[in-house]
Amino acid sequence: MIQSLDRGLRLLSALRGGALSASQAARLLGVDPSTASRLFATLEARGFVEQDPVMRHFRLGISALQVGWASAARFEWAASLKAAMRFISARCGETVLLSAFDGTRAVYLDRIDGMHRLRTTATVGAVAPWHAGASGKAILANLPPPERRSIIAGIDWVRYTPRTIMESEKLVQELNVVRRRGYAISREEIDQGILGIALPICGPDGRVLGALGTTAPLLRMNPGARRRIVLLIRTALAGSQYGSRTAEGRREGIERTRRAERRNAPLDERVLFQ
Amino acid sequence: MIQSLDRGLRLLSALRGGALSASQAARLLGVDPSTASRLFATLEARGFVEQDPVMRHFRLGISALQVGWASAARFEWAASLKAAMRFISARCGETVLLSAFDGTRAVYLDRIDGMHRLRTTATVGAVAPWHAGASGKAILANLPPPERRSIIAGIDWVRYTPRTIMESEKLVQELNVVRRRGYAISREEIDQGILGIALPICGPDGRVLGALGTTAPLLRMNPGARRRIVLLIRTALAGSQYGSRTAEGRREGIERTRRAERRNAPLDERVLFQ
DNA sequence: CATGATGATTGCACAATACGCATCACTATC
DNA sequence: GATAGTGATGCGTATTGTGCAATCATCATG
Repeated sequence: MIQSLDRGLRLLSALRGGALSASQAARLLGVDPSTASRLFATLEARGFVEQDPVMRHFRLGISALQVGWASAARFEWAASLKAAMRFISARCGETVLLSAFDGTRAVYLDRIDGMHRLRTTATVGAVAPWHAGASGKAILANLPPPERRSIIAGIDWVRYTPRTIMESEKLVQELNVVRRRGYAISREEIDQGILGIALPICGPDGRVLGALGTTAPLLRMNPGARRRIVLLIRTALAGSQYGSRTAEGRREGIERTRRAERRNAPLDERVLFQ
Repeated sequence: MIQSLDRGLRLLSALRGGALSASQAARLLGVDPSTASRLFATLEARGFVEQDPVMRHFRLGISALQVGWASAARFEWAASLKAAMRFISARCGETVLLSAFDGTRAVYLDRIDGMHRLRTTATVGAVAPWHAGASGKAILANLPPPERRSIIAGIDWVRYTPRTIMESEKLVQELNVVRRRGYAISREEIDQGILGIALPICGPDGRVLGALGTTAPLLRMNPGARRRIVLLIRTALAGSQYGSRTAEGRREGIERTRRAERRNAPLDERVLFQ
């Protein structure tokens, strides 16, 4: 492991939390301010950070943005699901969350915040746990068995709440349920008082790409509301060709969505101009 | 400048073009393959790259994505302009382009591709030139004079086409026109056969945040079409509170947009479910 | 199936290089 | 106007990153 590169990368990650001065960075890394200054100079030369001319703070720069965009290109399919996210958001008003499977982890890629005063939040870019939360379970349940086993074997069993699943046997059982009924529910598995619902997103070849779901306060999520939301997500996914594993399933889903579209006029003009 | 960090950052930037193997990276940097391997190991340890387990190639990883997202947070206002972009796209079908001013450069932040068969493309993340193209001119024309002068003094006068502006006097004249009429036009200044139109995006304090515009084949952009598009962009901007520099101007613009909304029903259902 | 070639990775020795210390320049605060 | 805090630079040193060589793995070719 190369020390100076490692320090530079740690600085980049630290800058996610906001701008840093050279001395702050030095304290953070445990190095001399001069070293931090030099690290910043190199990062700046390559455009990864920019210095505020007046405050002399350093913040993330254009290159960071460009590299991030390029990195997101791998999840190009997610862009076409923005429509489905808006579809869901406009109809239930809850926070909509899109996560992607990158081969090892599940990452929150995008979200639309809910419209209710009491609403949940989530961090785009964060890594979703496998053993808690609807998104992780929805993805994991639909992975090929060998991949699933190897992921379960590597889980870091952090306890978030009293309801977090803590044993691999219980998780395997839960995943079977998730696979059978087609969606995952997390009742306070990560955060107290919050219920998440997620459906897997399937690519044209049937492989799981990620998960699409909602999070909402538990008290709004009675069984009827849950059923409505599952239907809503399923409809939205079907309309964007990512719902089903089979081609005819997708065709049928699209038709179903179009009919639904015609029946329910958009709830309000926010859908038109939002 | 720190050598190893610099090499790591160059690798990150190079990975924007796609995955690289260790030996490819070594050739690219002009170093020993072992050095490239070690650089990748460090980048991987911090999550900035991931190794394809079978191909052994390295590609950008989660941390790159996270840093990119954090970097984009600086342009939070841009998210609320996505609606205006869709508004424009749905009504004229041309490629819509959003660029942001970061204090030094103008960067293409987002785009919606046109719906016509013959359409223009643009790279999100690229830096827009100041002396050519509608976006750069729209921003530059509305910056405070001292800032504008210092930017013009630092322009790298690259010639893209025969119509590229190549002298600072001509640019200053053009910027005066842009400021007076409120929008910028680039007729084949960057690409042959392409005409760009852009309006400045103004923050609540009246400062220029970026530019919103379209690019389209010259042959579709007759004077009438141009006028329609300028009106369209102005309407969209007014509806999203970023059109005018004054508060009453914004209020009035929003009203105007609402009326326009009611008159013109959405062109087709793509607007509803897109 | 053997052989050769290409590429990824690891030990090791050496010197290039990045680090810390001291210094200077600058700003803000009292 | 004095002082404290911060950012940047020069310099000697030894830490550290580098290239070379060797090893292992993989794949194509005879």
